[in-house]
Amino acid sequence: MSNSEDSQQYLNDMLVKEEDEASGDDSDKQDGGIMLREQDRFLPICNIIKIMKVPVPQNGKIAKDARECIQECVSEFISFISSEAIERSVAENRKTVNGDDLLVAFSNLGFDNYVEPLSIYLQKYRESNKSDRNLFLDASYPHNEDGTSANDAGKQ
Amino acid sequence: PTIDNFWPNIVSEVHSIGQVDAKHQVLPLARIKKIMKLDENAKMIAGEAPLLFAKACEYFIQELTMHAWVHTEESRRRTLQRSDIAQAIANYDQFDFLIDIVPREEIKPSSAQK
Amino acid sequence: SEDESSKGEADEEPLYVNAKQYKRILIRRQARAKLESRIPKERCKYLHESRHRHAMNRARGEGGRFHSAQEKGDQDSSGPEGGSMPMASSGGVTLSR
DNA sequence: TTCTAAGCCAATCACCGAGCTCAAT
DNA sequence: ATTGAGCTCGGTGATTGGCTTAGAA
Repeated sequence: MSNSEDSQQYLNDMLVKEEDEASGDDSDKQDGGIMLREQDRFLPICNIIKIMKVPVPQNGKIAKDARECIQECVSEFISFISSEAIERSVAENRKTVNGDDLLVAFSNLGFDNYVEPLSIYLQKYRESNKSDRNLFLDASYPHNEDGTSANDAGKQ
Repeated sequence: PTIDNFWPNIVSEVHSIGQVDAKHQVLPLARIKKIMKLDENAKMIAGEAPLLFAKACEYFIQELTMHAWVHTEESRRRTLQRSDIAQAIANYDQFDFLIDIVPREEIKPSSAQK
Repeated sequence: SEDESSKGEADEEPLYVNAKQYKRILIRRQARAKLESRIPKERCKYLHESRHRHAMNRARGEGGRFHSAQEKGDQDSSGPEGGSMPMASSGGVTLSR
């Protein structure tokens, strides 16, 4: 539908309107309230390294700069997709961002490759949760609310 | 293990998952949720959202690292460094959203950009 | 074919970006700008003081690696080998690489 | 060639996940 | 009814530096 790869936008001006919070200081400050630590902004570096080593040959090395770079990129990745997904949930008058919002966000932002595997993964997650809950409830309380509703039993 | 086979492998990998093990994830779900909550518009977040991101981040890290390693080999090095990642970002338009995180001038040496 | 403009360097040099991401990139820039004041400009050497001290006090092998089995009190010499440390002697179990 | 910096070990402890209660839908 | 925020709690893997040498320069 419509244009895809050929249509590109110019990214020239970065219009950042500075919305001051009634503070006269713009230098880095450790006071003024909430300072974010690295463990608040990033995923653990050890986990990042483990995943980075997967596509790299066994004898390959990874520089410290590269690890931290990927670490920052991953956080931006999460925030970037989240921002789109959150906006969609707000547009639909929902207060909760769900998995479908994320899938739509991935699609809209051009991460089409992610959509299929993540959809399958999400579906499997929901199935296992529902089958677990249903098995537990059925075993302890085998009363049916209405006999007319067809019940497709879970399967392995 | 090539770039062309990456996503097909991911898809077949995800099919082979029997039951989703929310437990031992490679990436901590609480941390992912914390990062999501840094967005001022974020109100409530469904439990499945950090789980999806955990998987997505694995894919993302692997793909970006894989693209970067190509440039490591191009320069006949054995150590992946930041400039390789900058090159990878510049050469694949899906990574454009990282343009402020790893600016163009980080592509350090005299290697042309396409 | 080079389209390097007259500007020496810039963050805002005319740059094509993925059209699907363009709008979101701008929105994220503003969001990051609001957080900028809360983000330290440089990374610290370590994350936790306690873990830093723990690492400093740990038993280390000859090669600087962490080594297991450190008795808290020293009063024994026939414990986990206190005599010799053959690192690369001929014969024996050295894992080397 | 010179000499920077990445990998290697595993023990503590901050943090993650699994329970709760409470509120919203 | 279900499902998420916000606690608390206890169990556990991410964090961590000195020395060697791979390998960037």
